[in-house]
Amino acid sequence: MTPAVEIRNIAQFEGQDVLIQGWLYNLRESGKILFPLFRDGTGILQGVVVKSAVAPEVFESVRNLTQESSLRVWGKVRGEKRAPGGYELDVTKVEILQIVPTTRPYPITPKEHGVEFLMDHRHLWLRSTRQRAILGVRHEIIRACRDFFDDREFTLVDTPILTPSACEGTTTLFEVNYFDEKAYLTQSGQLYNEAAAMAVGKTYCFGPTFRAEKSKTRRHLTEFWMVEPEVAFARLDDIMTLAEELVAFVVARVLERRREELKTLERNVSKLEVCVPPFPRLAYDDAVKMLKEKGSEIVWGSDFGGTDETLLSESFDRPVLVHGYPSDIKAFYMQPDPARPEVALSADMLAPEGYGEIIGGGERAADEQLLLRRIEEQKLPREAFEWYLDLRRYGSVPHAGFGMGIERVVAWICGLDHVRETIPFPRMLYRLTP
RNA sequence: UCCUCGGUAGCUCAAUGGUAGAGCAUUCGGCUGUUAACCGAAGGGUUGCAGGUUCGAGUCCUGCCCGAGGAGCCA
Repeated sequence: MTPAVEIRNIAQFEGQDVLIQGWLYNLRESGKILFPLFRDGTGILQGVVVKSAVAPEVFESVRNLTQESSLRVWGKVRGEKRAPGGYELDVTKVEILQIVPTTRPYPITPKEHGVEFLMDHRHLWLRSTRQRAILGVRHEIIRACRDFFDDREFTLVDTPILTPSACEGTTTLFEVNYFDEKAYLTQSGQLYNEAAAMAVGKTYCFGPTFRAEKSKTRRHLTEFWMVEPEVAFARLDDIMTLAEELVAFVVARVLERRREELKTLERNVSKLEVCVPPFPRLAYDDAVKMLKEKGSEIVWGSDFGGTDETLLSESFDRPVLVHGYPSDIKAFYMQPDPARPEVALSADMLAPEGYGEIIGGGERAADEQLLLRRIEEQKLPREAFEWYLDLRRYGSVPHAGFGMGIERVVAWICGLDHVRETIPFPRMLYRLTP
């Protein structure tokens, strides 16, 4: 029985008869010789069919194949310098599973296409070499995050997606009808993470989050994934170090295991190779000074705009940690600096090359009275936070954590100019399908 | 919500207010080493929608719809 093999392992089968199961990627024809390109999800392999060397029906069935028709193909593997990939399949037999009709040919040709067309055909676009490479890197990044926390004895505690209220009242939430009651899709696992940290010490959650903001930029999705660690007894410095080690670990893992994919994406890996700790740390105060020197119109007390983030990150060759943001622009649960209450013990990490904020976090307010005051100031519904306040009533301890946006990390590591390619099926302001 | 740009063949794009075109894709033909193969031929159009100006509108004007980039907001 001929073994079914994956194209990525084809080199191991040189000289042997194998079975490939996949799709037709492309077909070149030159009279009495055919060069079908097969893809199986793991790679692309060129086949050769010479008319005089095979049965007429084999030649005819390959000749009539259309792009993305599904098939099984048998043949002998041969090293061949002229073939892309260095190996070639001398086809002896094909079994067509489904032929794509010429009346409705596969829409995505090996030529260029516009963004809208590709997004409308995202379910098919995923088959392309470039998209497969991105999916591979995304998978590696997610696995690296899990390995990082699992290896450090963090306990994964899943947080709910349906929530009764806002984590931070200010942002727009997607509302859903929950048995005639209002519920919202989560925008962060943060508050529940704090409860989990009090139970297990070190925890993380990893799931989708939703923001109903009408943001329409290359950095925004309405549905995206975050990994969020939370550590009891940790202070701001601890969490900054944790963030730094996480990012360095993830980058190193991708460089180690996904070189091929980065090459496909034409990523300049030298920009990633320098991302080793320590990362520069910059107080918000100094960041504002620096931005003013560079011509920004930022004033102390306001948040960075997209341009400011780019300006800042361009000054460093690796991710930079900005800490000590004004309390007023941070969420109600942020711990104020005891020495300077107008500043919060918060930290964001900005990715290099203008990819913007990839991490946001800090130390959480541990005092019940302080939280109550801030909930009132921000006009949040106190009832919804009673359970959260319980965490300060029953053995409150200092603790800190952060959230890392997976898609922005994928965009940065892959060197993409838009987050829409970092997630299999992006959800954006004007995009809910496919 | 605002600003800018765009919408012409299945796709990517051309077309001074004067006969709607090219490349790719599809079909047919040719080619025994192709590399987004190449060569030849054919089919393929309510120029986003609705009005208006004009002898004549893809082109100018008004409104609307859809999309892209950005701002605001945010991660």
